[in-house]
Amino acid sequence: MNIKQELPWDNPRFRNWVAVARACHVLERTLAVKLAPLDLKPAQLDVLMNLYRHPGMSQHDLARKLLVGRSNITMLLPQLEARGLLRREGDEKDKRVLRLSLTEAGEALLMRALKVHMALIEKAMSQSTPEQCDMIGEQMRKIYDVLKDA
Amino acid sequence: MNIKQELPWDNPRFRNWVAVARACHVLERTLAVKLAPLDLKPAQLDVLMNLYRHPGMSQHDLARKLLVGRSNITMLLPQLEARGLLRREGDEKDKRVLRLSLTEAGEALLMRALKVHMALIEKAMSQSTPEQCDMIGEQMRKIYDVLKDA
DNA sequence: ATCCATTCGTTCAAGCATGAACATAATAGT
DNA sequence: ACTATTATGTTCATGCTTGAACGAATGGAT
Repeated sequence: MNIKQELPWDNPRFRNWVAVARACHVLERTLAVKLAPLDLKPAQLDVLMNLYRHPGMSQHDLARKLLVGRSNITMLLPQLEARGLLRREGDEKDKRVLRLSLTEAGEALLMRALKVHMALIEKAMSQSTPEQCDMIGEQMRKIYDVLKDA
Repeated sequence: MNIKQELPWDNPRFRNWVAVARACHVLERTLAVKLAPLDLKPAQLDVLMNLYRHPGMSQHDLARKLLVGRSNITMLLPQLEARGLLRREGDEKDKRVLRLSLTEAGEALLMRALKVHMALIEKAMSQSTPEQCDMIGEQMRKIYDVLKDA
């Protein structure tokens, strides 16, 4: 009847999730350091990546992709726009939405940043076999699906 | 020789890591929502958990455990101390360090918060078999070890 | 004993992210 | 056509986190 027997640290799921969170945390922080020479934050890199893959998306779409609030996007974009990395153009049909796309400079910087990002992820995941890596991704996508509207 | 063949989204390691980051992000945000009724943030829960497991630890030790700066701890603790959740007592031998420990109220609140945290993790990880779960934890610990001093 | 370097905790300014409140534009119901 | 509802983006106040600079305490070297 000891309460300690039910404490989380004895639960494999808990301990293993803590490991996931710590790995995420340290990789995010390392990425921030490695990205500093490009004067780019991880959140800004996420923006560039999404605009590259989905040109013409709206700020609302971008916010949902990044799992952040719309106001966050509003605060984030002007810096990148002022640096000439992206364009914001009003939609003709729906005058509320702004269509986002990368400039040449934006794509160029993205490619340099992706090299950094890829190298870091390669270093981190090189410990795992391809099968393990795929399994991890698969499980994580399940977790996202379970939680995304909870 | 198409540059796109080297783009990250074609790389399994990259795509799978993105899934990890997204799962982490959404779980962290969900935890914040579920913890709101207890007037507790995820970062504060991390503090209580570590003090429960390592009573008497210093602020510096706590900062390293949580992977945050020392100043963050300084900003975080007074709120919890004012709520009577923890104690800060000066060390006799080394007058620089403050020894941290939970109060009764702190432990009580921690137990309630842990129920919430555990339920969320159970929900998230219930999709995985115990073997998969352990493998994930194992790989994540490797990632942490690789990156922790990089 | 006296420096010198190191460690621990604090303070402060800056940058980010958030959510509520708002303005404008589009849409649906009548 | 008219109103009510919804959607997009912005503004603003708040809180969190960080890093640099600081003061106090410790330990080591000479």
